Amino acid sequence: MTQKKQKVKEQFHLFLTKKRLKATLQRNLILDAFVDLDRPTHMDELYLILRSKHSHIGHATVYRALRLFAAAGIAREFSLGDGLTRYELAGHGKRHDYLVCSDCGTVTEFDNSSIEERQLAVARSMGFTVEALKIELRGVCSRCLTQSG
Amino acid sequence: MTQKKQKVKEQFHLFLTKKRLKATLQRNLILDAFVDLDRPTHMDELYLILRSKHSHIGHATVYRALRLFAAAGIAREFSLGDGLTRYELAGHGKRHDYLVCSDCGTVTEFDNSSIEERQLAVARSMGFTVEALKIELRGVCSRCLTQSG
DNA sequence: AATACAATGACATCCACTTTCATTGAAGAC
DNA sequence: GTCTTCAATGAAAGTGGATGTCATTGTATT
Ligand SMILES: [Mn+2]
Ligand SMILES: [Mn+2]
Ligand SMILES: [Zn+2]
Ligand SMILES: [Zn+2]
Repeated sequence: MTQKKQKVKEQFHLFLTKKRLKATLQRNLILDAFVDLDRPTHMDELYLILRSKHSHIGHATVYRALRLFAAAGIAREFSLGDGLTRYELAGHGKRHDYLVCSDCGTVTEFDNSSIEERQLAVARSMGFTVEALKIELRGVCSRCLTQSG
Repeated sequence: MTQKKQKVKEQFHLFLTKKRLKATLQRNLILDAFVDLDRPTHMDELYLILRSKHSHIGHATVYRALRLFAAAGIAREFSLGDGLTRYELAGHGKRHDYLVCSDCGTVTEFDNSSIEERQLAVARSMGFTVEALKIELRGVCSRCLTQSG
């Protein structure tokens, strides 16, 4: 277990204790999956990961857990153009830039406090083909670019 | 009728003719309301405006009309954090910055091709209290700021 | 006019998400 | 360890924005 994971789990249990909420098996499993994935995600992705190992977990429980993580300050809730509610590990400031692959849909974080031109340069250096300038930078990620040609 | 409105209506009718689609009373009413409002909006807002004058319009028709405007290149579809699909008049480039008032929900356009610091300065000069830096700048608009204190 | 077929609108359905509620189970009291 | 309490779970129902269905209406062409 990484240092970061340990810290997050401690923070969560402190929150639960303070609020007189309960540390259930499901909440621990969901938090583990969320921290282990280590990139912005959403309910359905986590649900599939969890179901593959623990087939008894309900989808409502995953939704509720993610909201709880946000309430605990462990996760940050955000949203892109699609209908999905997304979550990422919290605690990295006010800037939230995402590279959204229009091919595979993968969301990559891209925090950079310098100016626009610099943001574009970094995006390109990550193999991202920028199509439009928005908080969500949409394009094709390096993996998809390699696979298709 | 403004120059801009005239042009938009011509563009729409050209599109309809090309595609062998029909210029209906409803489509004209919806386009008028959309252009007259002159700021980013969504189906429900337009529906209320339209129903107040023309009580026989169906909500599905408004949804379909807005999608059609986007297909015609007249409108641009986008989305903010809430569940609503928004539309704005198209034709002002790739940059799309919005000031979203966290109090009244009004969306204001804020297109600026210079760097971040400059964006923040412009936002402030418009009376907007910036809370976080994202494509959607959330804060309080000048109107709400005046009303509350 | 008459015809062809796109558009409308009431209604049903979809999908992400939330709520409900009977049952389960975590944690403090003893 | 057992008891007691009440939060948590999960299956199922509900919600809300958006879209599909289809009988009827309306537009544009002949
Ligand atoms: Mn972020
Ligand atoms: Mn714009
Ligand atoms: Zn990709
Ligand atoms: Zn406001």
